[in-house]
Amino acid sequence: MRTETVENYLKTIYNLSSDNTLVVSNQKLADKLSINPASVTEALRKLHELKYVIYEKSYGTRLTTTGSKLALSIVRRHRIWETYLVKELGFGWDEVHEIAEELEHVKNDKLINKLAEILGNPVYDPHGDPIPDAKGKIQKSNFIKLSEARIKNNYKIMGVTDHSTAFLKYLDKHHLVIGASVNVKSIEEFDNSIVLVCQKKEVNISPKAADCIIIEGL
Amino acid sequence: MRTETVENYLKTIYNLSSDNTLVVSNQKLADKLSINPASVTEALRKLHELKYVIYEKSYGTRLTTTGSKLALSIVRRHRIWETYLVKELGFGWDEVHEIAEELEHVKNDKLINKLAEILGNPVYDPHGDPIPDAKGKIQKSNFIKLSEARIKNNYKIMGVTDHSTAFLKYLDKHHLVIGASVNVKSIEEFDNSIVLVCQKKEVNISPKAADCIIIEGL
DNA sequence: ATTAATTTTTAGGCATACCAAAATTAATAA
DNA sequence: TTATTAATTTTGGTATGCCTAAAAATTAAT
Ligand SMILES: [Mn+2]
Ligand SMILES: [Mn+2]
Ligand SMILES: [Mn+2]
Ligand SMILES: [Mn+2]
Repeated sequence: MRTETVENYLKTIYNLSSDNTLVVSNQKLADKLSINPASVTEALRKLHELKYVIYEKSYGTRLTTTGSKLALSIVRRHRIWETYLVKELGFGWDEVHEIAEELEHVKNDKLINKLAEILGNPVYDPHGDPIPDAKGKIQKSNFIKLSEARIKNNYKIMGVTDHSTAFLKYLDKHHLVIGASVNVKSIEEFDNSIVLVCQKKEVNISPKAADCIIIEGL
Repeated sequence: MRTETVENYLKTIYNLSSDNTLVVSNQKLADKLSINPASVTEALRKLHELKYVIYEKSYGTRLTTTGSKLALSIVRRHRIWETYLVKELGFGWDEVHEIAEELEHVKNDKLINKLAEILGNPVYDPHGDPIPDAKGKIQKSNFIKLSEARIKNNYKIMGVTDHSTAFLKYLDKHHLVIGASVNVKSIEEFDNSIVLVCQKKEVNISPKAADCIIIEGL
């Protein structure tokens, strides 16, 4: 089985299992990888044989220790590259995900560790996602989603869970960048949209968008 | 047909045709790509259909204008990455070829042009090979091989045609790096090996090695 | 001009990675 | 509990990209 394909499956299983706590369904994998469910079934059987995952028919899939290590190393490569592209090469946080999807498959530890070193071994990537260290150790945090925020409270934006250019450009427009301080002014009764105050301006955030913004209480 | 495969064929055809002047044989392609000649025949038929090459059965292959442009852009990516790895990331000239073989397939013009800009739009890579500019224009030069050098003359090392770690480390050991000045002290009658003087030390160069060193008269 | 060696092509196969349609299994609602 | 819906798996196919062995064509040597 081709390495790049294996890598994409393992990385996606890792991302969908939120830190290996959940079992991943074929459906979600198929959606995320834009692949037919039938193909996912086949692939999982192979990954099971290769001992990268434990795939229980009609139930779900989780990573083995080996698979988890591999997944973490791909996630590390992806996030280090994203950080390098933003910090050293001047790309916007909305441009780097697609490029990193390709760069993450370049297999050379010395290269990634060199980039990490230049960046000062960063712990978070441009979207606020934690970067595993060379051993696969990952920063734990207890951030919440903006959709779970409470009225009148102050928060700091810590990350996003959607990496699409459209969404990130929208955030840029309203200065909702990582590190920004925001206050939850009100929450609309009828549609749960959130009125935020950021840099003295009011912004209305849809529930869908609020679900993709990660914050920390101040 | 998968892009990475197409890219590797086109790049290799370009390299073997020395600037599109020669027709390339299946044999040489098979050798260079470490692929069975039968597979090369098939691939060339496809590349011909795709109008990337003109493949004349049992005679040879050359690039079309389209194929040539594509090949040049891959060569550019390869050589820019090699230069970046050496100049900005501290890799040795003997370590970068393999990594660039992977990086050259990352398709993002902005990225390559950004790297080129940081490097000051270099015209030669760490092995002395010319780097095509963004439009595919390439520096012409009339360097010769060390194996063609004449006795008593002074030369400057301008490049190498073998990128293997073993060969480059051997050159490093004798200070035969790009830019070094050398004098041809003598040429052995019986085996054509060359006695060079470099940094006041004598080095004996085999004909095979001399064929891989590119020089310019001083 | 033959023969011999080399190169190229053909033929028949194989593994990977995908898909669509049908059949099965599991989950949900009535 | 049964019917309906949704998710999963099976089945049968396709395209890519590679291989070996054998045949054919080309090139080199006698
Ligand atoms: Mn990303
Ligand atoms: Mn990211
Ligand atoms: Mn190279
Ligand atoms: Mn080079």
